[in-house]
Amino acid sequence: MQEARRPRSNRERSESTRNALVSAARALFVEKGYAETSTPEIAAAAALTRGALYHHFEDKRDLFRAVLDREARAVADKIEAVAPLGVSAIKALVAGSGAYLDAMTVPGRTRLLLIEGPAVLGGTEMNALEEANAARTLRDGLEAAMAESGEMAFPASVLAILLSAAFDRAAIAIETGADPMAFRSAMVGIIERVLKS
Amino acid sequence: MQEARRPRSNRERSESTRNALVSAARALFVEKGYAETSTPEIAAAAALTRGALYHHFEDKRDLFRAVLDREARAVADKIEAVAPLGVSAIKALVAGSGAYLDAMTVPGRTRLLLIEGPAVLGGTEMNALEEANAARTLRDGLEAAMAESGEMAFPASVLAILLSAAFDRAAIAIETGADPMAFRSAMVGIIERVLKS
DNA sequence: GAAGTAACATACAGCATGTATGTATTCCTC
DNA sequence: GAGGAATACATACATGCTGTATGTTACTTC
Repeated sequence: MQEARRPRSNRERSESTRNALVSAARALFVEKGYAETSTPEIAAAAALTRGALYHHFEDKRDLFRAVLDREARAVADKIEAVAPLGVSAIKALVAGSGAYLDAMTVPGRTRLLLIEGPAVLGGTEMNALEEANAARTLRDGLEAAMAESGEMAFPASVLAILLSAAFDRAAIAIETGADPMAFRSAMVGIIERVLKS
Repeated sequence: MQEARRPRSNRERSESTRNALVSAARALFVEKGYAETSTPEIAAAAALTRGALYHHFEDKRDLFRAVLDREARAVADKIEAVAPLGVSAIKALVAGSGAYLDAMTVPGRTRLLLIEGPAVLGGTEMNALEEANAARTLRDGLEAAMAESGEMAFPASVLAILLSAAFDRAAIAIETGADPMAFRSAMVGIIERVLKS
């Protein structure tokens, strides 16, 4: 029996090994946390060597960032996918909120994005990640809803930051085993009460 | 010139070096983060050796926990100090909220308690820390305020978790340079709107 | 004041990170 | 399509950190 070794383009090879590394890293980061996961472990889990890892990523932190990028993009996609057309701004906001909490139920996601991320990458880089994704969506939604209801009790930017924190904590609570409906309806209730005078 | 070497009791010695280690560690953890701070660095900053560190603490993580313990206790003390007597529950809640945000302006405190803490110690241990301190106070305050106003739109335990997250994020924003008053009044506004039907 | 214990300091083993170097494919160019 | 450049990896190495084991000095207790 002969080894079939069809040649693969460099691009294919790179993409494939990058994916293998990011996937293996994600699993280990979720299971043991960033600090307790070693690069030999990641390479072994991906059936590669550390050489490949350090060829494709600057360092361990850079690999972690790649994991988070993928994760944040997945969340943003889910939210955009439910963006309803032609309904009231508040309804759109509520729909988006549900989509966010749904997206965050993917196992490990809260740990990666909400716990390890801020500690490993720092606030600046994490803000950049969120700004490009969920944070901006939320702020825009709030601005629209506030304009619609005429009420502008607080600056939308401040409210977006505070509500986003509550969403994050709700996602953590839900993944930790709390009753999802309790937190979902509480978030909706808070938004309604804050927006309507 | 002769070295004055009055003998110190073992208890004095221990307390003194423990304090020196915790203080040195706090400064370095705040400046560079937990992972980037080495135990040789900490020992040197405290004018001691790693031997002393590992004599008084099980490991680096244990030392970090000691730092957080001190920090959380300081916050809890500040909050209890302003607990007003004989005013409405909502007013007490607002006073406590202000005290919390005040307490969190001590440099480095948000990083230690809100960023590094959850990542290093994990949710379980951090919950234990908070439960003994700010979290319980907030939940009790909410329960009292809800009972007072007759309105029980949400379970107090859920609301406490979500509001606490908003407070934390407000503290982070303020330390990062955001306008303190904007966040303080937003938090008060949210609480009022959520509690009053 | 002598034995015992606590408070450190020093020395060591193991492991992880990042880099430097080596090798095998793929790509590009003439 | 051949030879060189560049890319994709693997291997080897230097450095530094963590935790432990062992040694020494200061206090405590009887």
